[in-house]
Formats: sequence, C-alpha cells, structure tokens
Amino acid sequence: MPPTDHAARAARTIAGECLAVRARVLGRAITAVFDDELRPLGLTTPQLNLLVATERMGRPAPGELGATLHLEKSTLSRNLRLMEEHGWLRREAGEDGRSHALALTAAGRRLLVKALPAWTRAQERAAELLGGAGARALASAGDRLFAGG
Amino acid sequence: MPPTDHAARAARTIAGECLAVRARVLGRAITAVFDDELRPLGLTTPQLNLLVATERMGRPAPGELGATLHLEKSTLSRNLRLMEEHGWLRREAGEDGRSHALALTAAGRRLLVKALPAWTRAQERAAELLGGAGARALASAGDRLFAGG
DNA sequence: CGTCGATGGTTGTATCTACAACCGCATCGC
DNA sequence: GCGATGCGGTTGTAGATACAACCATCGACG
Repeated sequence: MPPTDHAARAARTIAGECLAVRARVLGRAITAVFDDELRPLGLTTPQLNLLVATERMGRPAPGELGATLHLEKSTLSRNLRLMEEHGWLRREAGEDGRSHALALTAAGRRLLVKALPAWTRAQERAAELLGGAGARALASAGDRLFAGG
Repeated sequence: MPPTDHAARAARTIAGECLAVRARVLGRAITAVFDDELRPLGLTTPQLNLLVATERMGRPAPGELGATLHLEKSTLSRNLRLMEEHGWLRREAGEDGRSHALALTAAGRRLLVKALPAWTRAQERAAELLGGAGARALASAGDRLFAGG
C-alpha cells in the first residue's frame, strides 16, 4: 500500500471520530450565535462568561475562576484587565498578598441584567442550531467539566 | 427587589444552562489534551484538523473547507498560509481565477501519518476526561455540525 | 462587448488563547 | 529570623479567531 493511502486512511479515521474537531466546530458555531446577539451590547461571549462566573462564584480569586472555566492564568489575566478597563469588574485586596478578589462593579451588574434578553435569544438560536437532542447532549457533556448550576 | 438581586438571578440562570460556556469549556479542555500530544510534532490541534479535512475532502477550495469546519474565511486564509510556509500544504490553480484548490504536500501526508499515534492517545485521554457517556454525547452533538465520516 | 452586482480571498484591526519566563509574596524548615 | 521552595499573577511571544474593508475575478445583462 503506497504512503498516500496511509494518509487517506489516517484522515478517514480521524475525521470520523475526532473529539477535538467536533468540540471546536461546536464552539465556533455556538460562539458566533452568542457574539451576534451580544454585539449591540459591546460584549463578547467570553466576557459574558466571565461576568456570569464572577457574579455566581462570589468574589473569586483569578485562580479559582480559571479552574472553573478551564482558562489558563495568563489568558485570564489579560481578559480581566480588559473588563476592568471597561469598568465592569474590580480587583479588591484579598487576604493573600499574592492574589486578590474579583467583584462586578455596579456597571457590571447592570450590564449583566441588560444582557439577559440577548442571552436568552442566543440560547434559543443555539438550541435550534443543535436540535433538541444535540442541545441536551452538549449540555450533558459540558456539565462534566463545567458545573455552573 | 434591589438591582443586585437581578444580577444574581441572571447569573444563576445563565450559568445553569448556557450552551456557550459549556461548548467553550469543552473546546478548551479537549484542545489542551490534543495540543499536549501533538506538541512534539510541532503541530497544533487546529492545524491537524485542517490537514485531515483537506486530505479527506480531496483538493477543496478554501471556501468549502471553511464551510465544513465553520471557519471564517479570513481565519482560514491566515491559518493556511502558515501551513503552506511549513511546507505541509500547497495551493494549486483551480478553474476559477478567484479561487484555488488545496492539496497536502508529500511532507503534509507524511506528517499526517506520523500524527496518527499521537491523535489516538489524545482521543483516548479526551474520552477519559469526558467519560464514556460524555464522549458519546459530544460526538453526537458535534456530528450535527461536522459530518466528517 | 462593457458595466455592474455577486463571489472568493486577503489585509487591517481587535480579542481570545496558551506556553515560557519571570516576579513577588507566602510557607516551611532550620 | 532567614533562606529554599512553591504558589499566584503578569509579561513576552505566538497562534487562532472574527468583523470590516478591500481587491480581483466571474457571470449576467443590456
């Protein structure tokens, strides 16, 4: 069997099963829907996720937030800085001199409330895109890594 | 009810159901596993996905590739350029003067074959991370948007 | 033919992401 | 106390992603 056929076989195997390409395509397609609804608010999907998780966790340290969202600490550092500059988030001194506690500002809380209708529309559009079974499947797979409830 | 409670309620609703945060967390966690296994080959997860899809589709135009992978054309343009510079991919003239056909080079096919064991390990680790039910759920949700088989 | 809208790609800009290297503070052992 | 070790975060660098604006070519239509 010539080498070209090895490549074709590898491609067939990987394309047919690969969890990475499926997770990434899902992420792009769904993020596009949410970004589209959030755009008028000047908010991106990752930013909404950070607002929600911060509010939900109650003054988390960046490290805790990163663990919950599976976000690398350097990524988080920069994303948080942007949101601070937007005035949605504040860093407060924590007990540990190395770290600090994160809290939404009043503007951040207002933005979160204002984003709820857009989020609802996006969630509905995403569920439509995936189909009922697909949406349930994604939720169940996702809940293993992200327990947001 | 004070505005603070509105924000808390919005956060609870969104965190408990949001498809976007679940899709994105899944994407990050799984990509990390694949990147880790592929790193020794100098290959990233998106690059492997492109190699596989290009080989599988048989001389696709960039537009077709983007539609299959739900990738924006500008993103694709830059990612393909990098892979061309690595010598894994070639653009060939197509019938349409605006577009062209993409094909793996011999080096690209060799790399794809060489990546199969690393991909297999990553796939197993990802399935472990998700659990059997989680992996099946992700596959079924993903297959609605990406039909790679 | 020539013009004009549509299609396919590239470039400018901004955000998201991660690894490696680094810095400051904390904790532990003595 | 004080040094060694480790934890938490930031910065340097590089790739991935998308929107807007642009350019080149194609196809339709007069």
